[in-house]
Amino acid sequence: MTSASSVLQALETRPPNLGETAYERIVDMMLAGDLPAGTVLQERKLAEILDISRTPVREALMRLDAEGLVRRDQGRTVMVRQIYESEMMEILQVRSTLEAEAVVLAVKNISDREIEDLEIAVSQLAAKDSASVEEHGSVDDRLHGMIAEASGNRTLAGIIRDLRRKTRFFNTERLPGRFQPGNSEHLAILDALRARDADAARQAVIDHIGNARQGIINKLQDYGNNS
Amino acid sequence: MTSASSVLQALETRPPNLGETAYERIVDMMLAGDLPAGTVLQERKLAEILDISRTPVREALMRLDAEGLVRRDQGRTVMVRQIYESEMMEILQVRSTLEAEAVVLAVKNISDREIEDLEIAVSQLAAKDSASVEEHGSVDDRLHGMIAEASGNRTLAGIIRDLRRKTRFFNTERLPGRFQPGNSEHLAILDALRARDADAARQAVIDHIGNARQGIINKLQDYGNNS
DNA sequence: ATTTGTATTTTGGTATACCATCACAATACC
DNA sequence: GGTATTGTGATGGTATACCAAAATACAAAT
Repeated sequence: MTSASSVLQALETRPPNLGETAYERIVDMMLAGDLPAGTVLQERKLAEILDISRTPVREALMRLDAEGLVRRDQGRTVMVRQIYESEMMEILQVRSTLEAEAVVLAVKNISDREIEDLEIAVSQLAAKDSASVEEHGSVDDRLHGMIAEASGNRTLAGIIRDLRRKTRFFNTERLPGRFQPGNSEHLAILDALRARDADAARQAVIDHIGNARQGIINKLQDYGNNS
Repeated sequence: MTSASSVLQALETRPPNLGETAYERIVDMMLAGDLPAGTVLQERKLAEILDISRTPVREALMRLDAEGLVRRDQGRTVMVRQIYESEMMEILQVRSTLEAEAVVLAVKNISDREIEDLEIAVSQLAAKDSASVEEHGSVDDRLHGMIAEASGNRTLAGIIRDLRRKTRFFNTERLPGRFQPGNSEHLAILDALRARDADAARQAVIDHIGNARQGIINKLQDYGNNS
């Protein structure tokens, strides 16, 4: 309950400092497709672009480095990392393990109210003809985040959150044809939670992430085909 | 193979900078028992103690914060975190899940040579009447680290490494009576690996971590008893 | 004696100056 | 013409100066 809100509150009520905002702006630029993988990030240039001094820029770059979104080459130059599909597969494998564990724990903790809210959100999304990437991502975030937190294990929830964040950088160009199946898979997870069926919930999560994994493999195979 | 050495090499060949050394020295102070939980870490004072400027100290504190070893209170003061036993239980739960996964993968990858080396190290340790905390910790590190890396999943290995690091801060005062059982549990894991028996290896890891967990619970119950 | 208002100190956040190192280019030498 | 060498500019690492907010101390007033 308070575990989730307290973390968010702490981040939001804290007066925003330039290091934090610099970090967010750089992440936004990465997600927007500016700063493609391989781009060298120079402290002075970034500072000028963001119209701040080097100090908070350095802070942001160190955070990005710690999170693995950026890489220090030869100890000096910082460049935007390529998230290879092999790493994506690694992450999904770990996520599958951890989120399966989380949902089993969540079965005992999550409230009917939370399940209901999520079902409404997913259904509304599914009813739409076309869902924007943001809408879909937002619902996806809520569902996976809620389950992770409902596990009651903050450490677990934190790791899952970090991994999901990293995942997002790979999905800039979204996977075609994954919207509707994604929705039905989400509903399957929610159904299992509502029924308080731990085994079914675990399997639904594993299937869901496995399908996402397969979607990526398919996309990569179709590379030279269309588009 | 190279996955482990390359990471270490990158860290070691890189000319050491003050931020890195400051971080290490602060960690050492925490492990040594100076800087007990609750200690407020002030940038200027730490800078004076370490005889460097505030800049690298800030860098170190930010890293410690990101790793959860230190906590920013009210957004300003930084203090050494208390690792509560509840958090320790959380970490062990996640470690059990992840290391079980890792060892199953390791069964297919780890070399006989690696298994043999570890068995020798564990046996030598077991043969000693009294093993120092450092010796035991070193062998423990090697075993768990080797298995994590032999999983072939770097992301997985990295998360396990971070969690184990965090664990260490709780163990400053070691658990009595956990040395010999720890050794035999280690040998059980190695036996299963040698036999390439994934199920047995998984169970041995789960038992091992479960026993560590039980050891902590026992220790906490015995609190007012002896000592 | 308690409260309240103000001055002073302390602290983290930010900007900037300085330095050693490195990449690269211009130049000198063979 | 090609290679070695030296010079120059750019970059990250570090130190430090400065500021605003917060804490603390202190004094005056009730």
